[in-house]
Amino acid sequence: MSNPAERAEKLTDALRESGIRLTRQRRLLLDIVSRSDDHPDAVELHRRATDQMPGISLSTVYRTLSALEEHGVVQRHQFQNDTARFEPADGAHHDHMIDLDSGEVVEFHSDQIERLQSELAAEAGYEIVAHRMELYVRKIDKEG
Amino acid sequence: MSNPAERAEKLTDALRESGIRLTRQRRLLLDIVSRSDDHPDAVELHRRATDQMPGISLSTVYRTLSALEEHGVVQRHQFQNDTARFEPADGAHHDHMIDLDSGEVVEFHSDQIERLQSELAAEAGYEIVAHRMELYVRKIDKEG
DNA sequence: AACCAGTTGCGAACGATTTGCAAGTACGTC
DNA sequence: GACGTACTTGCAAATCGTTCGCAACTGGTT
Repeated sequence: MSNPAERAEKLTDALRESGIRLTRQRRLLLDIVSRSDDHPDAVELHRRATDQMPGISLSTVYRTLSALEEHGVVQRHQFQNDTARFEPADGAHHDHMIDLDSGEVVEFHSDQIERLQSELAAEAGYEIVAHRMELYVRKIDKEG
Repeated sequence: MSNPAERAEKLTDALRESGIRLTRQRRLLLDIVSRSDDHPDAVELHRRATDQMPGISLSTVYRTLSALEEHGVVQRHQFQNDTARFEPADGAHHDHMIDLDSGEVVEFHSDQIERLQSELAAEAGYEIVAHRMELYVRKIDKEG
């Protein structure tokens, strides 16, 4: 865990080490993604990037996000009936609850569930390579 | 639980009651889906349907699957980086393990996990409307 | 300052799925 | 059993998020 500034810096360092070329576009997007905590999609990130770099293209945003994902500094999530959303990948693993009314995404984690998942996989003769768990939820006692 | 024939019949009855018009195409697809236990996608279902009804169109397959889904007799799953896959919806709720090597889909269920999910949602002030849990797995001690 | 492989912006391509429309059909009514 | 009409179909075109080809550009190394 770290604040957005540290976070962006750490990620930049990680990238520099990995040999990826650091263009203005990549620096900008890295900065924007690492400061975001709302799981934006590519179009939203493009919108935010455009404020600071008017000519940046959507293709570049997509390509950069893929590159950042490959380098492990960004994570991509494909929620139900929705565009791909992105978040910085520096924190601990977690899953998501998606508020069906507001679209808001809440992160959560349960060691207990993960343990059970591994046990179930093992029983079936498998080991887990990756998993995905999403809860599509609605506020209890919602007032309009 | 039921064998494929009973299963298809039950589903047909359910549909008749719900007022949906039973065309040849729908009957055929209903039959094919309810006999399938391998989570086929729309194109595969279209391929299978074509054997018995050469002119059936892919649009009809898509439209029919949506209709059957709306009527609760078919379930759609969108696994990672893949086309939508379908299965009959007459059994009990379950989740999926996807074998990354073979593409095979294994069904599983855990009351314990579901209980934990509900608790976690409740703690955050939410109730679960739907959820999705997928384990992307690989065989343990796989021999080539 | 020069080099050049990696990157960008643009527009076109992609692939799964949906849609508009004219022709066809299920099924309640006579 | 034929009729009428709203619902369905097949076809082709549209959609939409995302990827790709390509010529122009640029990090970062020499």
